[in-house]
Amino acid sequence: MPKRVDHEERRTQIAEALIQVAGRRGLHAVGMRDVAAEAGVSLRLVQYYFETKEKLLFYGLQHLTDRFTARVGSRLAAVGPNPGPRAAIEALLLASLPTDQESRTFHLLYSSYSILSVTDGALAAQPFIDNPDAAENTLTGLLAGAQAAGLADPGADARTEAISLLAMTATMGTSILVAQRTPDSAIAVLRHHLDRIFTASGHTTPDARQQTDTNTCP
Amino acid sequence: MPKRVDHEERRTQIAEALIQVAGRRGLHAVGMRDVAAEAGVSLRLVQYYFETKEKLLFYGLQHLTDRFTARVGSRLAAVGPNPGPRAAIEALLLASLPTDQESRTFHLLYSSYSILSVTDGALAAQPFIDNPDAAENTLTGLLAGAQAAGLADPGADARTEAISLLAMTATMGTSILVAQRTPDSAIAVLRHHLDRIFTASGHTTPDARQQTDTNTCP
DNA sequence: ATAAATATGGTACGTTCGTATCACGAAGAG
DNA sequence: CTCTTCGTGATACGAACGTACCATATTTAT
Repeated sequence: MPKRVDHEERRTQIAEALIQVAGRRGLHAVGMRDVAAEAGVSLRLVQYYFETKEKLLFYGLQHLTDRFTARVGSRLAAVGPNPGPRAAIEALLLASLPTDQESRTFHLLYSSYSILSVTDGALAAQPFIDNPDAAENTLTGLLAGAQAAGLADPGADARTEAISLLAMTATMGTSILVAQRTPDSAIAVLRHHLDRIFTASGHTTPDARQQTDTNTCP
Repeated sequence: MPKRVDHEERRTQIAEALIQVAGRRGLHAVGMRDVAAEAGVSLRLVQYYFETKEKLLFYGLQHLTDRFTARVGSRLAAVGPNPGPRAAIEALLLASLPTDQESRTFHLLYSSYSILSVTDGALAAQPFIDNPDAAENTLTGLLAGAQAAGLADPGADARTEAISLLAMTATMGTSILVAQRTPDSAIAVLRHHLDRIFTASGHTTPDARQQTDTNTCP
């Protein structure tokens, strides 16, 4: 036989090529020949490692989410060994915004896959459907921890706020993608809500809110 | 000549067929033959009224946004002749959620077009890009009006809250579409934020908040 | 050393798609 | 009453796509 190649490594290489070309021309426009050309291999090779286009697309989705999870993790680690909940949440959310080429590609392709899954049952059964739940749970835990530590408004519902933050981040991401909003304005909106959640109570401002209240106390 | 047909009416009929089949099988999967069959006309007719597929898609997008704008308007009118700002905003947001077949189709296709526009320059230049701005401005005005009337928290930034509400609504819509969230839970989250904005001040509760505050007044 | 298995290239096949072409009936204009 | 123009049908064409098939060099196993 020829030089016993690592199949998983080859598949990764081809999947990366898929992501590149799909990020450039759109997921709908990518063909096996494009992927082969981008990866620098023959069409036959793509067929060899992924028997069908559907399998290639599924593997590409898996690879995409894996890479992005790793990216968010490293961003989170970059804010310090044990950051405050607020810093951690901010890092988490901002890492999801499409601010550079890699995150733009991720956001575009993840959205494309999601939309495709609405009308494609086989894709809907793919693993990427539980990733949002994981993010929601992580964020909820972070918020609840901040509340327990007296850093965040104890009256807020952690899960609802987590859902809200993630939802806003997602739409902001798309808005940035279609050049309808700048990353800065998106970040400003997110920070606004973090301020609301994190300064409404806690050690610094137990009654700072009353400065703007029409206070009826004597 | 034959019986002088109304071109605009025919185009509308065909565009509606496009929307139907695209909503069923996905925008990426729709072909001219599918549209023709759905509309009950020949392939040649689709070519006759829209010379090219690109023009058909553009017209379809226009028709889609028109229909949806009308739908939201009628939903808004259905809440009464002059509703309060809160009821109006709630109607506006809830009308955008994909809760029935028509709004599901709209949400799916609008998202598909948006994603397509990222990698298709001609589509990005299409008119649907300013619709979000219009919604944002409308909502901002509604919120500002509520603030002026003393119904909403005067300390909130109307535009930021408008952006946030629309952003959350958009993502919730997609979540409902992919069956990751139920309409009820999405509505609950939106109502939570409306409560936050609308009960923080106003005629009924100038100091109701202090019931939950750690009030430092004597 | 011979055989079996592996990795890779080249290419052909059938289908589908958007578009173009040919053809023809029906109605208003002169 | 032609004649031109408009609406419609059927069909053909070239390209691109996913997939299948055949060939071949190389390496491991016997």
